[in-house]
Amino acid sequence: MVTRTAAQLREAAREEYDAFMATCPARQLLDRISDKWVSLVLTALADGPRRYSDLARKIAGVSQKMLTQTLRVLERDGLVSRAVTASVPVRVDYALTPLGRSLLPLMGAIKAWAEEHIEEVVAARASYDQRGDNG
Amino acid sequence: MVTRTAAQLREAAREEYDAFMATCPARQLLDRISDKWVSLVLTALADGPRRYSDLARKIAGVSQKMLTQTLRVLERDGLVSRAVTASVPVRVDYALTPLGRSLLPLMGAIKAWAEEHIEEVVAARASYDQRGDNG
DNA sequence: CAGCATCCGGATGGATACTG
DNA sequence: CAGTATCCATCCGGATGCTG
Repeated sequence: MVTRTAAQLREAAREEYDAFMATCPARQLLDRISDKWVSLVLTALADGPRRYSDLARKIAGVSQKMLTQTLRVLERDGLVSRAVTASVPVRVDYALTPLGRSLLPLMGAIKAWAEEHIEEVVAARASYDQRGDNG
Repeated sequence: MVTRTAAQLREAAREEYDAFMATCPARQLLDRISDKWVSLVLTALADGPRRYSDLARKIAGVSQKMLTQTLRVLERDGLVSRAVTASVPVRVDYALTPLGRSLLPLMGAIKAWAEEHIEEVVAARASYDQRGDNG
């Protein structure tokens, strides 16, 4: 039997863990909705379909690379639908699917907890930082 | 009046947006709980206090740098408490605060949505990938 | 209009070595 | 035991230029 260092054991554990992560539903969901742009795209689509350029304008500050990438991922996951109209110039509309729409209440719950408790968090941070300042 | 390029306009918008993000409660919460290790630490502490080394063992795969960093952030946000016992060797216990505990139902809701809908998502991905394969 | 391909700088996070 | 400090590879995401 081989002797393994703590580092090797941890590495093995992390590989196992990564494999687990890759199939953990909650983990996948968190990875999705926590993406910087995902929540904004979802929100932007909450009240109806929008064209690509609409989204780019509404979500000011997003690069077109990230907007496209975000929309692709959401489309792949079945949360957003993509409809191409072959006119000149091309027109592409994005909309929430029922699955994507079912996510909105959860986003609402997150927003609700955040708004309800943010002051406690801010206070905790201030307290923590002040303790640190003193020594 | 200056003429600004689209890139400059987007940059300005992103700065504004970043400032907004920094104070957006929901955004802050998402950033917190979506952290790779945060949900694991929270879960590990759900059924009672644990020592540092307990956590390191229970959350196999975490480096001690990330474990410490995660605990510090959670402590700063008032979600986790840290109790040092000045014995030899030193003993440090971590526990959920009431605030941290109040987060558990939300984590549960996330888990619930994920488990309820993951099959739809997986199916959507398979469908999307197959369409891509063909052309 | 709605993208894709490429390049590149900064942040993220793991490994390692050291400390009270 | 419970960390801190440092180094470094990797990845993420923005800018830019080009296309159907």
